Order: sequence, then structure tokens, then C-alpha cells
Amino acid sequence: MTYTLAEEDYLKAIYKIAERHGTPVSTSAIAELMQTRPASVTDMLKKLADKELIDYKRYHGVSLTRTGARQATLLIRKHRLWECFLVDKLGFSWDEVHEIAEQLEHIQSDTLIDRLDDYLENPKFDPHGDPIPDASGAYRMRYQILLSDLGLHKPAVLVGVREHASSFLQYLDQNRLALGATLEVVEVLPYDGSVRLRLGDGEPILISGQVARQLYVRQTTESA
Amino acid sequence: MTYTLAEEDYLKAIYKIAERHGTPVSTSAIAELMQTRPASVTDMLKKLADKELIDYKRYHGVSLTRTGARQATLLIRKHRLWECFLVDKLGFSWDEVHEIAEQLEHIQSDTLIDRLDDYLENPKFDPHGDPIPDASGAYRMRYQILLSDLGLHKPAVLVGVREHASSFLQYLDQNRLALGATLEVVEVLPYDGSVRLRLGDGEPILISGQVARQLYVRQTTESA
DNA sequence: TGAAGAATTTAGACGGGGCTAAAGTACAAA
DNA sequence: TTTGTACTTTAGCCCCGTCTAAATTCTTCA
Repeated sequence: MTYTLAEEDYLKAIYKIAERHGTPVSTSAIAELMQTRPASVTDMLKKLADKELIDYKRYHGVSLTRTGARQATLLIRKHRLWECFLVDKLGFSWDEVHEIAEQLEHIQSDTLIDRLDDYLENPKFDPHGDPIPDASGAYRMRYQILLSDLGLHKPAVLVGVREHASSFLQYLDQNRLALGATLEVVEVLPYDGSVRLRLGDGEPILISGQVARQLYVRQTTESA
Repeated sequence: MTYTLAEEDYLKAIYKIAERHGTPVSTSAIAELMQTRPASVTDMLKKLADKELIDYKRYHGVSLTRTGARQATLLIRKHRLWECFLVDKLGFSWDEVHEIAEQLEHIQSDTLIDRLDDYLENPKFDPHGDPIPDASGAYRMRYQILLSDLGLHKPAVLVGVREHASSFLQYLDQNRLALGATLEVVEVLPYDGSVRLRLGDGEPILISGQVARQLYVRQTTESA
């Protein structure tokens, strides 16, 4: 089976929304994510349903079928592997790669993507800390929590970002918040939920609660 | 300026035909190369002419404008750089890369292609021996002649192929005819123009005149 | 010069994917 | 239970790139 560019984009959008907000996925949610009109979404949903990539009941949203989910996962695999390539091999920074990977993920060739995977030495996470599915579509979620849910004085490592906007990633760069950074919450300001962090062994920095809710961390053992 | 996939394909086709058979390029030649109908070609030619990518006079064929030619060479640059990547980095063989590069060449990002160029260490020729234009679209033709035009007992090196079909490339592989191979014509059979070659210092092999007309060689100095 | 035959273009249609405007459905609040 | 509002779908249109069938133009040769 080979799908059109638009079909692939819809499958990925549905997958992402379902991942975040659960199923069923509404027409308007898809329209908003894809920067398109609800009427256009409805048209495409019919086509995807005809191809048995989604389960669709009029007025009641959609969910991916097994086939649809598999296809979406493979797209995500391709997207994330290409992001690794762009960052690790070509020297792009993590805020520059999304649009390019968005194009590269549509290249049709199973051999290509498997060889790329090997060439990159089978990375398990992409430059934003998102897990990369294997060729069968399987991947394991890393143990992670939002920085905003991390208690005081618990050593942790920054492992992922929830928000992928360039401006956000650049903000993190400017504040030395890179994946793998060790950190610890020193204080949470009650007024607005801002968080004071110690990064590595440097001076504490202040980030907004808004930012803290976009960062995934993994607690490290006290001894580490 | 950004062009659609179909427009890019047409520009490249026109460029290739013009390169081989000169200008003007006929509607039917384009249709044949692109596996499409002459009527479809005519439609697209009007659009390309409106965008000033080609000079088009009804019933009299087309030629690329400066802008069109520039766009075509950039596509060829992308195609050939991706072929290098696939062969040199991912381990594909030269008969497997065309279709994949055909997709990759449409990825839109100047930065990407320039970084890829650097990553590959600015190759001047692709895996088939075709020259790679630089970012400005310029490239130098290598001195080369067809093997069928090489005289007897002149040492030469195989530098390129005129035919890119997988089956042809595989045939070359099976006969150890790789780019860079040194060779010398031992005999030309008068009956059908078959050529007996000494390859390196091995036993002579026989290839058809048909094949000899698809191989580019460069003469080496006697002393080499 | 004037057809015949080949090449090319036009006319009209179609599927993919998108849009607007209008109509239909669901659901929460009264 | 009814009704207002938000959401979704339908109807009808558009552009892109392709096609077939028919008409046109070029070219060549008698």
C-alpha cells in the first residue's frame, strides 16, 4: 500500500491528537492542527474511512484502525530518524529540523529508512527526546514526568520537550536547557508557579510555570 | 520562487533532452521521457511559459530560459548529491539509487543541500560519473569520449555511463566494469562492432558495440 | 502546389484536495 | 423538554495535473 502525501499528513495528525487528547478525534481538532477547514477534513475522513485507515462515524469523530495506526507510526519513525540525521550528521540545531523532516518523512522506500536507521546506529530518541519506533512500529515510552510535577530538591535530567516551536527551543538554548542537563527545583513561586532551577552546578535560573509544563524530566537517584 | 513537483519534473526532462539532442525540444520527446501524453505536456508547457521558465512557440518546441535552466541544474545538483549520499554513506549500489534520488531531489531547502554537499566533502561527480553542479549551478564537463571511439591499445579509465538503467549497471558490475577501472581495447570485431577489452591486468573480456557506445572513458598517458 | 501523414494543440472531462455558504446534528442549559 | 449554540457535514465551486477525442498545423513528397 502506498498513500498520498495528504493522506499521510492526515494520518499523522490524527495519531498525534489521539496521543495527546485521546480518542475519538474531532474534525475541528484535525482542521486546527493541519491549518485547514473542517469541511476539507470531513472530505478526507471519508476517503480514509473507505480505505479502512480510520473508523469514522458521522458527527462522532474518528480513531485510527490498526492499519492506520501502523502507517502513522512508520511516518513518525521516518520523521524522527531524519531529524537525527539532520542534527547529528549535517549539524542542524534542533529548532531548524522540523520543516525539513516534514518533507523527508514522505520519501517512499523501506530500504532507505532501514539503512538510515543503521547508519545512525539505531537511535532510540530523536533530538527533541521523542522515542523512535523500530521498523515494526514498536517503541517504549521512557519514564518521564513534567518538570512542573517534579518535587523540590529531587535531582533530575532533562529528557524531552512537549512543545516543539522554534522560538521555544531557542529560548531553551539561551538558558542552557539542553537534553541531558541535570537539574533540581530549588523553589516554586506560589504567585504564578514560576520555578527556580539549579542547572548542573551553576547559578539558579528562573523559568515560568508555562515553560516548566513543557519540559519532561526523569528523576535520578540521589547518589547519581 | 518555489515550483510544484510536476513543474520541476518537466524542467528536468526538458533540460536532459536539450542536453542530448539539442534545442528546441519537442512535445513528443518530453511526453515519451515522462511517460505521459503529448496533450498533457502541451498543457504544462503553457504554464511553464507563463512563468517564464521556458520559451515556447506553438508547434515549434521549447527551450529553457535562463531561469528555467538554472532551476533544472539545481535539481540535477540535488539529485546527484543525494545519489552520492545513498551510495557513499548508506551503502546502496549505483543501480538502486535513481528512484530514491528522484524523490529526494524535490525536498525544498537550500541549507539542506549545501550542508549535504559539505558533509559529502563536495564531490564533483556522482556514482555514475556525472558531474555535480555547484550551488551557483556551474559545473565543468570532464574530458571524456565514448569507449566505442577509443582507438586500439590506448590505455584509458572508465569515467562514466551514458545509460542508467539498472539492468545495464548490473551487467557492468558482473563484468567488473566499475568507474575508475583501467582498460584498453584489444580488438574490435568488424562483423558487429563488438569490442574485446583488457580490464586492468586481467583476462580480456568481450562486450557488444551497443555497450561500448554507453561507456565514457578518459585516455590516460602511456606512462601512467 | 497540394495532399497525406505525422506532430501538436484544443476541447472537454475527471480525480485529488481545498474552499465558502448553507444546512443538519449534538448537547448543555433553562 | 425545549432551545440556543457550537460543531459537523453537504452542496457546489475552484485549481492542478492528467486523459481521450477531435481539430489544427507542419512537413514532405509526388
